[in-house]
Amino acid sequence: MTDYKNASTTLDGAVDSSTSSNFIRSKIAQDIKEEKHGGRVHTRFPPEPNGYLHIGHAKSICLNFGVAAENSGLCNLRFDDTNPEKESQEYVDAIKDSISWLGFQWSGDVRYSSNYFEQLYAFALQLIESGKAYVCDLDATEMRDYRGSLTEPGRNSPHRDRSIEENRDLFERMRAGEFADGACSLRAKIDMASPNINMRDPVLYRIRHIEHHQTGSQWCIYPTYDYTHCISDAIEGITHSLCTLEFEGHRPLYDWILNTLDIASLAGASDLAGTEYDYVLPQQTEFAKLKLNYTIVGKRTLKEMVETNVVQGWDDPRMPTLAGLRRRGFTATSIRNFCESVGVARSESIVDLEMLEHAIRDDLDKNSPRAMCVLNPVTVVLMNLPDEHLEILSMANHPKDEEMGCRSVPLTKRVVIDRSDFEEVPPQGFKRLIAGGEVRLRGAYVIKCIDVIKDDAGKIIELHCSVDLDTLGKKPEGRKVKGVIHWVSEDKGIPLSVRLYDRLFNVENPESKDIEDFRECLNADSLVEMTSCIAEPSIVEEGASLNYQFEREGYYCLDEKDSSENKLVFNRTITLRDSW
RNA sequence: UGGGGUGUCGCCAAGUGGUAAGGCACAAGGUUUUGAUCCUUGCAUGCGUUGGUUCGAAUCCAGCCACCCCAGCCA
Repeated sequence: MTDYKNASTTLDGAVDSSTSSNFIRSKIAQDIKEEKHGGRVHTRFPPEPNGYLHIGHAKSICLNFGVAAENSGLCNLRFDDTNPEKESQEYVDAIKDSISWLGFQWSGDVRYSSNYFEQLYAFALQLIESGKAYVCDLDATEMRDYRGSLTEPGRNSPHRDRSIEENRDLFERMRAGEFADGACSLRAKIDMASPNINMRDPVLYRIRHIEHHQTGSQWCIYPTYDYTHCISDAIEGITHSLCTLEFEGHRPLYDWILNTLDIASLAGASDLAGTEYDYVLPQQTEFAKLKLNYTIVGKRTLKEMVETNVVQGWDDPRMPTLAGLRRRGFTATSIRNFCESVGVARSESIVDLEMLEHAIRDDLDKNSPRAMCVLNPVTVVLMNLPDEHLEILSMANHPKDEEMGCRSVPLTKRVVIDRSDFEEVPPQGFKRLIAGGEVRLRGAYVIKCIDVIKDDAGKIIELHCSVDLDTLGKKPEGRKVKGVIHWVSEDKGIPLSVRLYDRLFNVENPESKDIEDFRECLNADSLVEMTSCIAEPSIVEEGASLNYQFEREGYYCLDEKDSSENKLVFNRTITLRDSW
């Protein structure tokens, strides 16, 4: 039961609260004003546990939980588990985990449509008793044939006019397990000539002799989505049933079922029974799904990518799943901000991935401590320093946020810099190290390259540099040194591996109809592993963070799954913006 | 083709009869010991299209065009 007195949906964490208007917020505001549901707002997020949640679900989650929180309302989590064939407990657990991670708390206990199987059955009997449902023996093929087409009306099933007694008897025997899968079904008696195909006597119950992850072998008949969803909403006292556009044509059926049932019995079965509230039927409102360019959010395909090892699991950091984004280093805040920024509307659109990238950079820039990590090292020998030189430099963890404190960074005679920060033949505008040129080691001294040491194959193995010891914390005299590069002490540095991720697909719309197989457009370089990286020691010292901005490189986070004590693995969440 | 939807800047998106918000992207400057961040500026005489109503239309009306959804005992 719902505690209407003491609970309302709340949100922890800082979310951009500059909410803009959208048609759902407007509608809810209007309904509250008119006291349509006694001023209540009660939504629900109703996933089927047949896969992991992805970024598209995040939009729905943020909408449902968000709109409830904004209006001191409630939001339920309900697993729409009416098709046990595709569902599993693993998905139930993963979904709960992702929602909590995103920062939302559902009202009361987790609900399952299967909680209502007994009530759903009783309501089906009610429909039969009022002559509004019948048991049909047509098989799937015949039913399709009788349904007609987009332009032709359907024909009545030969079983449409069975007596109420016969229907009741047959339906009870369906439940008792007397019939094989598919032998018959319970159908609503509506209108086989309706221009809306969803209204041509839709199936309400089908026979499936199969174990259910929640109800075990208790049932062998399972209610369909259309029949279940509206009644579940009604039972839970949902006021606003928000779903995506493809269910638009189902709304007349949603309404038909609830209006055909006896409202008093619906009210009596609902969470509102015994409360001060008048019973008002829930209302379905549809909005456009979230699509992102360069990514696939179709569950079927995501599942196939996992099963065929295109990726390494549902939480592969390249996946658009919440588990994947999380492992990649996306924060819950960034995803919520992103969802707010894309808005909610009824026009179908494909959001630019850069919107998501902006959201994560924005959050991480503010909240990630800085550190230096050299991905592709080349040795720099600081010639005028003694062999045993060890200097501990103090550097700010964040350039703007003093409260983030400082860290110690050791400087030794031998350091490493990234190979790409030295060029023998620099391109126009190159601001890094060149032979005979100067550059600043970030947070340390200005150095000058005096010698380039190569092996027999011509590969650079060392750069010999001199240090201007008068440049710590101040500008060199009489000249400008524009470049600043990051570096790490060669012997004090921590070795680690880094995984550079890029988009999984190399076309804007991998879900487009003219792409037969997603494998055609996979980006071969979506994962590049760098195994010889060296980072400053602060990343493993006490108080170390799980995520950093590796300066001049990007935002990275520890991969807790693949890291061990003697092997550190970091995932690149996102690069820094690069206008060079 | 029957029914149901949607069309506002490169991408999202506000706007509901009073003369086109905002974000992303992009461009140009400035600051900077991260080619980051930050700051400033620019970026739709135009709202799918053609007509109509009106002093006035993205908003109202009519026609046309384009795209999306529906013919599972999936959700």
